[in-house]
Amino acid sequence: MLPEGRSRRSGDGRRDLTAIAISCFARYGYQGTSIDRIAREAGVTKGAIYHHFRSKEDLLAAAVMDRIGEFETRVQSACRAAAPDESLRRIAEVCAQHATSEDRPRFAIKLMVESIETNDPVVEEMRGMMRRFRAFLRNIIRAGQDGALFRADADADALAALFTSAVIGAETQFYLDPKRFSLEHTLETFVDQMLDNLRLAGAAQAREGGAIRD
Amino acid sequence: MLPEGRSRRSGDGRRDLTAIAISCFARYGYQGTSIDRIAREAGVTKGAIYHHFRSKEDLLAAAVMDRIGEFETRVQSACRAAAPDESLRRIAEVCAQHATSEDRPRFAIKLMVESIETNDPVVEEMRGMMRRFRAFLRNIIRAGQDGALFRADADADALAALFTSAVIGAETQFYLDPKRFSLEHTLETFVDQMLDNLRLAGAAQAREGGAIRD
Amino acid sequence: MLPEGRSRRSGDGRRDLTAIAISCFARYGYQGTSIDRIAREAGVTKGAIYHHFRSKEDLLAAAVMDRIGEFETRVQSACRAAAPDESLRRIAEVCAQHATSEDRPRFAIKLMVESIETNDPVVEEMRGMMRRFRAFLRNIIRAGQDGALFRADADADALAALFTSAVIGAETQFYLDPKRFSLEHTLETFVDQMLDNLRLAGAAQAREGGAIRD
Amino acid sequence: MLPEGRSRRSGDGRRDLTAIAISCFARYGYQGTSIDRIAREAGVTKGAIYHHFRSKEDLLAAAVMDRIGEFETRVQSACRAAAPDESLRRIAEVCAQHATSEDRPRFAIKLMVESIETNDPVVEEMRGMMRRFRAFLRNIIRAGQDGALFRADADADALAALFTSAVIGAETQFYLDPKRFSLEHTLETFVDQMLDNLRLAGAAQAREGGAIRD
DNA sequence: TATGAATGAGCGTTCATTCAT
DNA sequence: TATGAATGAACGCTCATTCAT
Repeated sequence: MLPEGRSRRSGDGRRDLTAIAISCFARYGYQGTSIDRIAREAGVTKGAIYHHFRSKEDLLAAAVMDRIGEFETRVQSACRAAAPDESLRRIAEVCAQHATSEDRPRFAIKLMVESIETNDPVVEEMRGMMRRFRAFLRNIIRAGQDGALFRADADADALAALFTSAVIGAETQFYLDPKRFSLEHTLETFVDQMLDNLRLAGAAQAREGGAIRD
Repeated sequence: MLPEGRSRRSGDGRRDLTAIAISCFARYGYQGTSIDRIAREAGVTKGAIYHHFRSKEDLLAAAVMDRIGEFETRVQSACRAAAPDESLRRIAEVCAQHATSEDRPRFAIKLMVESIETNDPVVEEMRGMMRRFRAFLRNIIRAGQDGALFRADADADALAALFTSAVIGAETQFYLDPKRFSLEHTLETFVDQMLDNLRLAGAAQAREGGAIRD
Repeated sequence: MLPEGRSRRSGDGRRDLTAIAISCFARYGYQGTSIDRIAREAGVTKGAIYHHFRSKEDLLAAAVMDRIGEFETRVQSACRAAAPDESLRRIAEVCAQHATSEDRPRFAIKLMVESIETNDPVVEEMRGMMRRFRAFLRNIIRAGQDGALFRADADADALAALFTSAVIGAETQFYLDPKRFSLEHTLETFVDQMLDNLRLAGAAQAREGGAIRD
Repeated sequence: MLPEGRSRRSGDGRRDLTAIAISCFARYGYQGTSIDRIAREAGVTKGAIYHHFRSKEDLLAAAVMDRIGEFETRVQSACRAAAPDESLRRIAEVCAQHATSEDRPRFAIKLMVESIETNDPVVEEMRGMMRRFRAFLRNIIRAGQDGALFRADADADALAALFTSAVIGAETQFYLDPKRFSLEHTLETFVDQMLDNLRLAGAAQAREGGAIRD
């Protein structure tokens, strides 16, 4: 009779369940989320979940894929047609928004940390995403070097790893202590610092007022 | 008869159990570690654990206090009698060593992330440690500013938050993908970058031009 | 295939489990009955019990409600259309039967005594039942007084409390020492004595003066 | 140094522990009382208890013996040199006092009911006490019959059983619902009723001041 | 006479999963 | 497509008991 009794139902059971699972995993972690809880929040029975997913891990995998895809799409579209320095700035902004948005936060951090030291296929997925993210950043930096915007002697790999570190570490601190930790300000500070160091002498000298460096 | 039948036993049951619990929590997280597993690794029965600790949470609290104390001691003693810039460099080194040492790693990261969004007293403990760490870093930076070593217009609070972010984020990536992520190099890159930006023009030149340093 | 594999199964899992729980609680008390035992006697696993009841206390509550309802129904229907003196006699008989029947006995006594000094909602339920039972008896006595069958100066409240005491105390002794304690004879003696004292002089003399009775 | 650090210590460890055990068993029942609790309330360790008693059951036996002895002494001394009717009245008073006194109540009722259907030697003890109590009452009634104070055709055995029932049932209700059940009044009502029925016609009239009653 | 560490069995409960309908 | 009954293993925890000191 009533096609919509509960909340968050779209008619595509699998998709709805994935969304609710993401929300639960983000809040309680993978181990802290029971199939029962997901079923309850979705307004269905446990059996329905096992109709759509072979196991809890399978549901997790679907959730992780969904989020990774969405994150990568957002990052890429944020950089479209932007100069390298502007791209770095925008990526930091996207990460900050992503972390403070209503229903997404914590998912990646929680899952990434929780799956450390396990061998699930889902860990491989997350490792892959991190590698792709670092490679993406590195390519931006290299593009800046190729375009004579950034110093040619900078270690693009190390800077990409560092950028990623700043994002992850700032997110983590923000989740732990949101009242005392400013995620945006921290990432802004980071990008400023990195660009200061990356930009060619002319720009750098302008700011530092000095001559010789490198 | 045999004072040492199993592994890792020192005669102080409570202390041994705390050490083993830390090791388990670091590997599998709090929820992922069963009391049974700790008991098995310690070579005792579950009952023995409950003889020393009132609950699993109590054991966790003991483990957290132990590690926090040890970490803070190491950081402080690494900075003793060092100049501000050298202090920052040494703290990064301590963090890298701490993260790659045999039986300690992952504990703080795992627990910090896992306890996000809960209200256990242990979370408060971790929040406190993070705040103290940031305050410690900020004071070092301010000391550098007061001693005319660092630029006076730098935002010490933001830089302290950023330093902490870099450490946490680099640790996290290292744990997830140790073969492809160089923790030491990332943190070294970070400290170089930060000191470059912090140091006054004259000092920076002095250092990189060679000679005087230390 | 086989609709009836084990013992005492009706197809209504919840109802069956309640019946078996009553039987166990009656024999071993609440604390003395493990969920495992109930499951074993029901021929299911513990999990099945937790599918139907949220907790052991919930199962107890269901059991208590079931018995209270059944007892009150029996008492009321035994009194239907009977004169007050006859009602008292019949209630005593119902209590005696109730106490000596195959699968019911001891449940109320065990639970009542065991739950003394606790504050569970189930205790409130039992207190309520006792109060209702005493009120029911008191109303019967008052009806006898109103109908000039019983002495008007008798304390109906005290006699109702006393009647209840005799039933409970006789049941208790019977359960402890069934070979040496005659439940029926004790309650019969009690009702005789009470009616002797309650009945108006004329009626009493008729009985004791000999003749008619029997 | 300090021979008396805690509460309730007399120097006789076994006796102290018995007293505390009685208090615990009375409050929580046998199954509901852990050795740990008794030890804690006594201010000693569990080992100390096992030094004095071979097992929990052994401790229970000691507690039961202690209470039975004390109760029987009180009942007997209450009847010393009293006429049969007065004896019955005093026994009811002793029972009421016993049940409402500070540290004794509930013990007998709790244990008696809890041990129903078990075969512990302690049950035999309680059965024995109940039998002796009924025999004691029966002998008092017979003495009244022999002294022409009570009707010769009364069933002394049944009346003794009934007296005991009233006491146990009134105690039970009182413990369950002390605010709404008057133990003293109920037992007084009972003794009045029983003596009214027992006393010879002449005596009864003598007591109530004559013939006319109602 | 007492302690305190430790055991081992058991308890109430949770949970991922299966399956007949 | 979904339900709901049921399983079985594991979990955090309790407790009577033992034993070296």
